Amino acid sequence: MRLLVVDGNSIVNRAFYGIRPLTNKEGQFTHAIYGFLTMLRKIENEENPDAVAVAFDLKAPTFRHKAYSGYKATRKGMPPELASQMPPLRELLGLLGYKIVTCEGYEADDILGTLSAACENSGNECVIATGDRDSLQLVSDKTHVHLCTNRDDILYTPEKIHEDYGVTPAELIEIKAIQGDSSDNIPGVTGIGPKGAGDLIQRYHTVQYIYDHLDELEIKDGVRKKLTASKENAFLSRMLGEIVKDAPIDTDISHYKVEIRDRAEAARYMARLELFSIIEKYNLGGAPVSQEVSENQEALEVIKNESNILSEKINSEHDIYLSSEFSNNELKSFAVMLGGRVYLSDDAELFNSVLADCERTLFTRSCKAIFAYADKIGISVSCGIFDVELAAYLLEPSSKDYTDDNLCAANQIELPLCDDDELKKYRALAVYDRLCKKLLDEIKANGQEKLLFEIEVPLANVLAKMENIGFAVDRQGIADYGAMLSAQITQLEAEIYENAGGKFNINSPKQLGKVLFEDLGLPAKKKTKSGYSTNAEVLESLRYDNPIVEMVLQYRTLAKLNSTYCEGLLKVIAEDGRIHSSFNQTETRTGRISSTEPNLQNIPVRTELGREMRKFFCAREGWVLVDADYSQIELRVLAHIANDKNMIEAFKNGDDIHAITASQVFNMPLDMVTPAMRSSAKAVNFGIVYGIGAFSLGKDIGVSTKEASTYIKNYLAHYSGVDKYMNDIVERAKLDGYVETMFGRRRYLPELSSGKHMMRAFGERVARNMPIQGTAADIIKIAMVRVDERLKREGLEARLILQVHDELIVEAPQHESLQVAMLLQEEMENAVKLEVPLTADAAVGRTWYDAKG
DNA sequence: GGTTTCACG
DNA sequence: ACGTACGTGAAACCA
Repeated sequence: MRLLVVDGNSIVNRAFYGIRPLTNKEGQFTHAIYGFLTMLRKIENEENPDAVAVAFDLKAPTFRHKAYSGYKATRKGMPPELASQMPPLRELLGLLGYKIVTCEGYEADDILGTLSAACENSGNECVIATGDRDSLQLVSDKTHVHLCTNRDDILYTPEKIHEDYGVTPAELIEIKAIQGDSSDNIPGVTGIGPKGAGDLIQRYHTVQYIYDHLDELEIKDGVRKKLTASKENAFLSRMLGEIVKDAPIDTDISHYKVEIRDRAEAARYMARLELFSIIEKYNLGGAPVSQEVSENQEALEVIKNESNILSEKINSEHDIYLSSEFSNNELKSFAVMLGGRVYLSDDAELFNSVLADCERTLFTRSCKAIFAYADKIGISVSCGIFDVELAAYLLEPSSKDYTDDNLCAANQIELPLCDDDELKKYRALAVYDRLCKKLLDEIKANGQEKLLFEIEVPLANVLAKMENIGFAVDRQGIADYGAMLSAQITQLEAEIYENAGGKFNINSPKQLGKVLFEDLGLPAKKKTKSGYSTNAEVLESLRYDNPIVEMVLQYRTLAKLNSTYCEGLLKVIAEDGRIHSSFNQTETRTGRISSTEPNLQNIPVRTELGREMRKFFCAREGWVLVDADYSQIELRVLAHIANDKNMIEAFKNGDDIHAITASQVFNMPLDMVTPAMRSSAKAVNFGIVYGIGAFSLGKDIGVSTKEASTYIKNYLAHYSGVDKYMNDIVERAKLDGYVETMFGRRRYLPELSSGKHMMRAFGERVARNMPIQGTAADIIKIAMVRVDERLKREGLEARLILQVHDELIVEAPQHESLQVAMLLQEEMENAVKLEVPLTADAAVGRTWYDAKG
């Protein structure tokens, strides 16, 4: 038998501090639970134990905490965010069949010691899983320690201990007796640290021997003095440091076999905590759950292919709940839930009539796909739509996915039983009435109805059409450009190899790091988790140290353009010669949309070489592109939200905001501001929007942190409304637990109650930034919906084809271009009324390159 | 699957 | 003492 003994407190601490805070809807923190179970599962897979014991300290463990530096170290209990996770964790471990071991008057360490000794005495094996090194003294041939670290786990055997410490496991107790351990209140010998202690024990093995032969030892007099002075403490420490092996606990290993008590209950409990990935890790998601829950659950009732019945019923008074599946804009099948019954069909005509004729609200999911289908076959959907995915996104934009199963689980709605894999995907439809009602109630409670029904749902329709239309590209142009890049890349490769003294993979940061910083001896500036950093910032600082650096920089630029843009884009050109990106509406935590397969929101523009790419994005024959972008939309939003008199005034006057900022930050008259000063001030403006830190600002504009902090101080002194906003919003976020945009889009910020300074600081920056970035996102979404409506209303053929956060691109017939440019600018500028004017600049051209101002 | 790098707003 | 600005997606390497 092989027993795994888990040091519960140690692992849970590691999980708590190592993972960013997570909460479920109810505000219950879950990251320590999540981390604990993930780590436990991983360890079980690696160690294959026959039984598992999880040891906990009986009292909440205490840890030393320097509340304020300079003040005395205070003992403080677990932070409440962790303490609140302990009862659910223990409950869950019980449900999963793990035995929890605690013992009055003994620490978790003592339980580890006792169980490992019990294993050895009964001829069994033991693995101790822990995050701290205290239990390494227990290692033997039969007992191994699986040490969990921030990086790879380490398995300690007696050999590994010898390799790392040069002593036997038992001698670790002796080292600790001399070295001491402040976190465990073990005094040790004053003045001797890890190095000295290790050295002494390697030579003399025990504390007893050292003191018995103190006068004969070949050691420095200073060391002898220190040993003499702390003799009592040394023996006391020797005693304190040895882990107890006779705690009064159950030592019959067979009693620790893991027997899961109630899979369904465990799954439900995890679902309530919203730990869905753990449900999968423990294989609780499948049929067994349904079977055991069956008492309260009804089986899914499906009525197949009865179009007549369905079309009759659909006009009755019931709400319509619809689930549909498409592939390449073709209908595969759909299901409608009416009065608790699910009707399954693939009758496209019936489906189309539902879309075209429905006069009530359609409750559904993924409405963008429905809009795309409707657009393709030329019907318009005019009924109201409630989309569970969009609703759930507005309620919790930080979630990873919004599958029906997850949404039902998170809202404590049980799914009906279903054995048929084909029908399973329609399982949730049977309970959609409850799910939709719950989500809609929350949307109403949050004041997000307008956001959902007047912005997101109509936007889904616009995005669907943008995806269908796509963006025309010059395939040959991209191919030729790629060939040109390839030729240059080949040449650069050869030169780099020559300078490096051999071939290597330039794309491998690891190999490149070795060549630059070891073979060529260039100074390494920064490290990453896995080695030297070789990013552009580092390389640029080494530019003049060795000609190879410049070549690598050039190589990187060209390789990126070639692989991501030339090769990447060629792969996704559709048969119609156009690129149909997907626009994801539920991805970002701020409310922006994202673009994938391909990402058309990061086509190069900042360098001339990269910008060339945009010459291959063009309008169809006889048409043109109309491009319009907002001018400094985020700063204008900031001026409005913060109600900053000076900034509002500047925008009202149409002043150059970066120049004005420069004159304030550098304390200069406006006409003395140089281009360099203006550029620095621009960085300050950006920094403010991002939540600013003096260090990063300084790095960005190449001044000292101190100087940067002066700039920020001057900035906030002049824009005092901004200063107040930045403080107030963080305070409010801490009270409310979330921040929101002008239009009620929310983002919850569990980070703000993290015990980790870094994490909290991040939460504060996000609290400052999200309302700004998110409001700007709301505004351009409103503009998109209006532009789309207006193009249609004015009977124009022109259509929106792309959005890049503050920029819209319309493809228009040549003769419509002027009208479209006017309309686009007008709708963008008037999307909302702010205390400052919004300005958008429009331009027309054959290609994206030409149409962008 | 995680890490690093780099493209965009 | 520690790491350092907000939000994304794709390609390549590597374990």
